[in-house]
Amino acid sequence: MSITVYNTLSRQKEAFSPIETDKIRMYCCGMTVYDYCHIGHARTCLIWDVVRSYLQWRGYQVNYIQNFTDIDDKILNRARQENTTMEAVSERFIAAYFEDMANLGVKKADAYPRATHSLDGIKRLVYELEQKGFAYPSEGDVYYSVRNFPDYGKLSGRKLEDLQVGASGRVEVEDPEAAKKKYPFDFALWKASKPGEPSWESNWGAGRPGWHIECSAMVRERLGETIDFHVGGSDLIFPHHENEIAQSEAVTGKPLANYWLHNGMVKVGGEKMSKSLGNFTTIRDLLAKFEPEAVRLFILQAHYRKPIDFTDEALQAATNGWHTLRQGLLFGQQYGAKLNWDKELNFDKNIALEFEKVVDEDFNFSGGLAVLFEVAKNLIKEGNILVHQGKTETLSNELQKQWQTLVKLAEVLGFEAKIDQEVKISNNGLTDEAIETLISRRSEAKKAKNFAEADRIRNELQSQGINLIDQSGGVTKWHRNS
RNA sequence: GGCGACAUAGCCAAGUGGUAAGGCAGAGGUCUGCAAAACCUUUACCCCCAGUUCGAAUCUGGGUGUCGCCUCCA
Repeated sequence: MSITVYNTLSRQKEAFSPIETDKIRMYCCGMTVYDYCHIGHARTCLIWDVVRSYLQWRGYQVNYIQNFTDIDDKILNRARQENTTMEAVSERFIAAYFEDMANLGVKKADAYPRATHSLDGIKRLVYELEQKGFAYPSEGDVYYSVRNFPDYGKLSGRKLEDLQVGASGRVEVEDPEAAKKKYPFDFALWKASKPGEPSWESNWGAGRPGWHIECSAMVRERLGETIDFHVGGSDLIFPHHENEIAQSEAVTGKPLANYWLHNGMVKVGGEKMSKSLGNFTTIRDLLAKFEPEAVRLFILQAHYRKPIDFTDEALQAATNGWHTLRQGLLFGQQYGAKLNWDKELNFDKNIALEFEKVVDEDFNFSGGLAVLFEVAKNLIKEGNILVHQGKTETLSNELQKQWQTLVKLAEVLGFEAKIDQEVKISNNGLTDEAIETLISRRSEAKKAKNFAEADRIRNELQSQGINLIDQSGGVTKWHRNS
């Protein structure tokens, strides 16, 4: 069994084959840190984190790198507005990023290189591009000459002629750099600094790197000339990733990445969520209203390449779904002791294989979740049978295997459930005898049609964490809410 | 204008040639004042029209609609 992935470069699903047998090099284009992260960032970070986790589950050792763009006009603008430095702004939002991701349950990448820490590599790349005839200096800037790179457009499926037709009348008018370029679609590798802006010394004078070059430099420095997965939001395909390919491959003559994977956009009200449209919700605002696991479930229930529409209704539905899954995950903690489970780890291979079979197909987490839900629902059912009838339908060790497999697979997807401590403590208040006494008192009240009293007793027990279940024949069962 | 993707139930969503997973919501039942849990049952002309095939949600062609990229974007 092997993993297949949809490669943006070939526009089809391909069997995945790593460069090294059991190691994977993976790079994700991160954020420009000039503001709080929004839900779109959440989707990107979450989905690729889960992909990394799945690859680890499949036995690969993954080196996962995600960058921060901390040199950029937007950061500079923000610094000016707030009368501070670019560095201060980016530090602040990098810290906020880590907070948000921790709250979302997104695990850390292996390293977070920043543009400001990668200047040597960047300058070296620009220099090499210049030496090889792919770059030219112009008034203190340095530009990449796209016409010298025959493969330009191979990722996004564009031809230079097409770009010209579509963009004519727009690029030339609005682009202040147009006069310095030999060709409209050449892009900046290095920009001469303006007065008061942060700058670094270079062969071409004081300046700062362009946006795309940092990723080429960081990938090369951290992961090598060719990597397995290069991932990011689909809005980065053009021009960002196209330009990365042009920069890196012109220098090395080797593919930058074997597989280019892109996640779909987050939409709100049918429209793309973006900074420029101003229709974004920050992760902070979202997590004030919904549980992180609900957000995770919502994101993982759609295939990563499809656009998703964030609505309160959808998040509410996901919250309910998460509660179902959580109940299944709590099964062992609630009933394991009662079922005399030992500590042995024992997986249900059939479930795990079914999960793998589905998810191996281009990271179909939605299909994988269906497998988990079926197991969770069965455990919930068995839990109820146990509470109400004192036995289970399935053999205890079978249930243990199912539960352990569920917990493990859920963990791969980033879900974990913990018993609420408060409920546990409140349970210690009443003895079984006291509860039985109250129940018989309630039964008498019921017989006397004194329903107000009956409900009062129900509520009193409820508040102590005791659930009553009225069954046929006037029998009332009860169990603790742990 | 160019490039690309998508269209499956009330909502969300998997499924890429063998007769429609799963989640949420709804209805009915086990059921008995209220309440809760669980289980069972139930809810799909797979956007339209042609074609290929024994067989199509799935492949091909043509429509229609929605969205993304082409400017900073995750």
